[in-house]
Amino acid sequence: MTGKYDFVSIEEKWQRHWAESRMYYIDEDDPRPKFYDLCMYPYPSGDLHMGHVRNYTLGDVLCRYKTMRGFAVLSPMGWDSFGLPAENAAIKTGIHPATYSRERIESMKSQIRRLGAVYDWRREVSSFDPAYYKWTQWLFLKFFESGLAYRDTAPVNWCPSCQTVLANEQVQGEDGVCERCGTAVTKRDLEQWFFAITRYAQQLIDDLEDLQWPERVKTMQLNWIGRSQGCEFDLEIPGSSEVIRVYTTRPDTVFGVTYAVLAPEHPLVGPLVAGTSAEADVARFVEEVRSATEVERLSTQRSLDKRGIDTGRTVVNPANGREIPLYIADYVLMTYGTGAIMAVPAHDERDFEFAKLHGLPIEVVIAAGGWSGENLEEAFTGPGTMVNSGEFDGLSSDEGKVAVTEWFESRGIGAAKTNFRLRDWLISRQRYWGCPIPIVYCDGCGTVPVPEADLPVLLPEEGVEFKPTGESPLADNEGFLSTHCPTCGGRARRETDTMDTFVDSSWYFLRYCDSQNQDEIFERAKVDHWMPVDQYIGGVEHAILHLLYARFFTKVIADMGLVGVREPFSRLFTQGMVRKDGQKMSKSLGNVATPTEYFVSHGADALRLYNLFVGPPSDDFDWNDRGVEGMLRFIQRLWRIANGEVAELVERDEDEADLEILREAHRTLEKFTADIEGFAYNTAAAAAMEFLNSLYQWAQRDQAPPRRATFEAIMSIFLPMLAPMIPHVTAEIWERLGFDGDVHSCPWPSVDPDLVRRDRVVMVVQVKGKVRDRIEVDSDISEDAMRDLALASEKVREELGGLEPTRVIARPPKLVNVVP
RNA sequence: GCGAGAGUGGCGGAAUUGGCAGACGCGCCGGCCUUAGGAGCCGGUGCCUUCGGGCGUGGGGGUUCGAAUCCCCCCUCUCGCACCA
Repeated sequence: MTGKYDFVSIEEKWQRHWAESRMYYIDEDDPRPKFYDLCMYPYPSGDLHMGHVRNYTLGDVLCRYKTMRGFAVLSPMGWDSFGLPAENAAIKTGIHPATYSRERIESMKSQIRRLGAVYDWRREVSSFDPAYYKWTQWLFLKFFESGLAYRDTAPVNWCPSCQTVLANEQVQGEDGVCERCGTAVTKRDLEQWFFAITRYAQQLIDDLEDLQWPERVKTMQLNWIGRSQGCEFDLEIPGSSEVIRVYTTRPDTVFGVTYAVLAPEHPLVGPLVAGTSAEADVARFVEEVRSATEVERLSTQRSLDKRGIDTGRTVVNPANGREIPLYIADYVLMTYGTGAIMAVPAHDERDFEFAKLHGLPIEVVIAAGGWSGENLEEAFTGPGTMVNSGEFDGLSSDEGKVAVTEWFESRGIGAAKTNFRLRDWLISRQRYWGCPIPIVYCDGCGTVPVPEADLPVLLPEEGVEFKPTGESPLADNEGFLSTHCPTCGGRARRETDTMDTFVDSSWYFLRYCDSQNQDEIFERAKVDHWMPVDQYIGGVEHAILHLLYARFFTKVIADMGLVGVREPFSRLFTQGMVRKDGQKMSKSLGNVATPTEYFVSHGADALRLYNLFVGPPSDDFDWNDRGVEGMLRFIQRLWRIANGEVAELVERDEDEADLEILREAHRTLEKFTADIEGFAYNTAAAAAMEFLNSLYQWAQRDQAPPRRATFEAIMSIFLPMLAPMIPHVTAEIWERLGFDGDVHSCPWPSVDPDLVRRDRVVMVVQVKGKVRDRIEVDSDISEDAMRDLALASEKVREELGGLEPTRVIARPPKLVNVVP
């Protein structure tokens, strides 16, 4: 074998081979056990970045490894191709989003190919393709039929820069800013489409348990859904037939309620103050709160300046019958619970703060251990014993919660209640580049779903003004807007909002199973064959957005009887971020390392290996050019020794050194395999490097030139072992050495247990925990023999200075510790 | 504030049923080869040292024959959530 390691042409050659041989195209009738390996499909920005490289390298190593292990691996790829960047580019450059997206998809696809990642490209999906979004719309109709898609007016998050509404999940950070552009989000009352994800809140919690996901992601979802258990009950209003229903998690503190609070948006605010002296002040206060941005409203929380106003009305504490004042305050949210609370200053920090500020009474009803009737310096929020609570005195908080709830139930004024922090998913977007919502509004028939036969509702490609106006650009397109009512045939207009792109990505993994199906969303048998995804790989930034929505969709689709699984992703792996100079890579910081440069300067194999070697895949890492160079060095060392440039191979009998290097090869394989199974690619690669170093020692030793048979035996396991990580160079060497077939078609090499076993090991001799000697011993040495050897050691005798050891601890065969 | 995770050489990182700290790579130092070396090969590289050894895993205590690893207190950093009653 001769020739220079020309990685550019070698990599191109094998990439062509994988494409033409279709060896990673896979079908349901494949007799091998299935493995669904999936990377989160990318937004086609046009340029592959290092985060993609990391993601797809991890996915590709797994695909190739599992294939060698005898699985039929389904590994598809596609495009999350609706969304704002394409539309923003259109606003700037005038290029149509569809044209823009198609170009970028082609560009990214070729870059992914140059990474050496292999996919079943027949299954490619693209969310902006009508053949795909037809079925997104179809799902919307199914949701609508079952009442899971509904329209409602609600105060919603509005991004003034993107000129669209946002889901709660898309409002981030302590200031409440837009996930995309970082602009402070405001509130608006708009009629919008929602998906009723809250109906699945409990299931989304329950089914989390069995998933093999990072604990941290599970915890984030659990916190986001935010289940709490408590009690709802009515407060009577003297002089009114209305009652105010409140929610609390602390019914045990109900005797300490000294006032009640309504959210400013609460529907009873107006009626209760109408015609009273407080009416004008209350109206002014409510207006002030409502016009405030989220930032302003939150900033008042910071200072704990709880803004509120007395309504002049009262309510009755149902526990003790006392009349207490009714306030309106902006620390009570209309969107949680009932939008009204009972306030217990003694046992709630916020109520305590508010009571202090407004001079309201603070009455202790839960006694902490050691409390003897003094006033509180701060709210006591822990559990304790009920006091000043009539017949309930002496009960613990836990007992009290149950007892008070039952008491309210028996009086018909309340009941136990579970609440969730999670709110329904707002999916309307006032933008063009998204999936049209298949709904028609008819003056006579109202809100009418577009019949299935009329799908897809196509996005018009002509005559659209993209400039954001706060209304969907589709509203200006007469050809799109005006239509006929599917029910009565009369004039009607279309819904002009489009769907959140997270809707598109909530089911793409199902479509991959049967992506070319023209007649139905997918064939159930095919989906049931491949699902669930056995390994899902992607960034942790999707921990609550995409991953929660996809779980919700899967459950709904299962309830429709379309699939058998209720959870889409059995195992999840979240990779760390790639940084540079301690910061996030970004164009504005000018610290972007571009993959395409490295395909030319170091090769895809070196780039892949660097990503795998640099640290645990779940950790962030800092990009370092020197590191990639080291990987190229390793690959070139492999190339040279295989190429016969290090030493010439000879035919000769096997000696002890030959046997030893073969043993080491098997030990390396054993460790490498275990590491790869545990996603510990960094230590797997390190073991391979260590072995190559030994191989160089063996090949260059003075005693004898390298033996051909040994070398070939080693390469026949070393090359397949490395094939998933550095697929091009291993394929090329395999071919050049004249081995049979393709290295990627090899079964995973097996470890020879006889070669791995060690007969002799180095025993460490410690005195008082410090290493004093090392002695080579048989690996099946007994404790007694170890003890005798240790005590006979010169070094140990010196250290003991003639004293008898008090204790000798032997841990065969590796360690013995002598205690003087 | 609440929740989760992390702190190991000049750098990235190894080592977890408690058992040789620093594998592997980068960088650095030296040697060989060479007309030359920003190539390659070989060797060295935690700190201190009177060359015997001593000290070392954010800091302080503890358990243990033995602790990077387990327990307690403290410090620092990262991520997520943040009036959810």
